[in-house]
Amino acid sequence: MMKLVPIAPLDTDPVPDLCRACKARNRGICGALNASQLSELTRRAHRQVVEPGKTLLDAEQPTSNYSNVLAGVVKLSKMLPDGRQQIVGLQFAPDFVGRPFSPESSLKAEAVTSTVLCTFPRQLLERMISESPELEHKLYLQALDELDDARDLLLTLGRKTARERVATFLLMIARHSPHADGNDEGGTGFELPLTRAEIADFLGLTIETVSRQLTKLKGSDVIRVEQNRRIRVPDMELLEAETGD
Amino acid sequence: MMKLVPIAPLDTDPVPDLCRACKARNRGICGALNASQLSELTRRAHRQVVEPGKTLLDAEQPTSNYSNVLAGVVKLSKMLPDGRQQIVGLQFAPDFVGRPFSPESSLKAEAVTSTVLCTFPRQLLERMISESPELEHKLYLQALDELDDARDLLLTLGRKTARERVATFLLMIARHSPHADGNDEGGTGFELPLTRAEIADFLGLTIETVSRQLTKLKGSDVIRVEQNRRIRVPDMELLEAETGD
DNA sequence: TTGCCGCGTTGATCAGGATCAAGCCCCCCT
DNA sequence: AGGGGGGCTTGATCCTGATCAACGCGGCAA
Repeated sequence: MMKLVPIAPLDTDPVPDLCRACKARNRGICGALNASQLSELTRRAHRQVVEPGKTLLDAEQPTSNYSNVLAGVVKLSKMLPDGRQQIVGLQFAPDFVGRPFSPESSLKAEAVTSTVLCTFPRQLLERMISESPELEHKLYLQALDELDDARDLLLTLGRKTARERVATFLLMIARHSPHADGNDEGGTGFELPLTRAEIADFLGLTIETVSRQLTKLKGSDVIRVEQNRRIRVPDMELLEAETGD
Repeated sequence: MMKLVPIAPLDTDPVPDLCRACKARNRGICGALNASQLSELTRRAHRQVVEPGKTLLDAEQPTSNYSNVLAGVVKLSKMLPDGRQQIVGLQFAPDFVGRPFSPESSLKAEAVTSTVLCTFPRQLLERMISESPELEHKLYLQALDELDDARDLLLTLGRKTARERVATFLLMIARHSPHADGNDEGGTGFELPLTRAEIADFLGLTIETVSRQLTKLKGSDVIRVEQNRRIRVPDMELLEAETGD
């Protein structure tokens, strides 16, 4: 079930406003907007809470909306005609999701977890970009970061073993985890936002291989699996040593 | 042996000037510069002809120069500590090579073929970016294109078979070939800019597998191997059908 | 001429991960 | 309580691509 609520104007919003938080922390696209742009965005954007599986962008049909991730995780994936699938990127708050200057994006964006989004019309964004070099600069920086991420993943898919891939993935999630608890009860704990099937699609493996490698990492005392989705890493350096880099 | 010659001022250059051609065709970074920026770039940039293997950017040492590819092919690669290597991108003319806003790039850029470059100081570029939104826009567009390329390659590495990978690669090269001759003597012919080892590093395969798959594609009459590096594709649609997408 | 080296091919064998198959656990629905 | 489905694990077997090894070819230097 998806909720669509206009984002309250900045000055009058009675509840903690994620978008304002974004602006204050200079994150997301809001961070790059001037007062009048921000007020226009605030009027025309919607705060959206979507459940896992909800599609934000689709390679097939043109989408007229872009989003900023305010909380949660979004996956970007590509599919072959015969159904084989590859996740080519994960977006965390406060990433921007969209492909400016191109009518259709060739990839699908889908909520992985329950996700809070700030959604706005594509054309509004593109107009704002043309008005605001600072906004474009911000988006450029994010694109460069995504490029770095994609290329790291290329190295992982092209040259790492299954065990190294899984370790690399766990490390990445650990580093993105907001509340990766410190060293209470030994080590760092975090929640996996993806199912095993999604991890497999991200790492270019099968679900069985992912499962087996997790079991083996557990056997080597690199990780503990507290629940299916809850992982604990007693010693982060041990995990890093498993990534191959 | 590398040659370093200042780029001649636009109006006085007696020989065909690749940089001017760039500007005229609105390609490369020159296409986005105003007259005074262009003249400064012309003064401070160097036209460089480098041989295969020459390193332009290195993950290890900080480089103070960026380049535009004017002719030839440049590979971007990442390496694991144990020596495993992955090519994460290929740059063709008139691509920009460099990673603005980040002191070191985590990847290595190396000439694949004999290559003509327009090379200029990193700091000059970054200053020009700050002065010229149009330049940044151009670079942003290239970054988005590179991101699309990287994600296509992710799908290839994560989910395609060896045969599909090789076919995908051949198709990509065919499409980038400037003088892919039409249908004289049947089909399209082109030159592979990469060695078998480089193709393997690009596709996440071994050299032997690449060789075998080429042999098999030849056996299926999808390609003809005229010399080691010279390929002919009798029917492009047959090749496309082999790529998996 | 000889020898060597870089590049590519081909063959034989190996092994890592895919595939096929079964079963567990948990939750939800009836 | 029963049934079903999604998510996950584990076992057995298969197969694609890696590895190991040998060889051909062409260029080049001694």
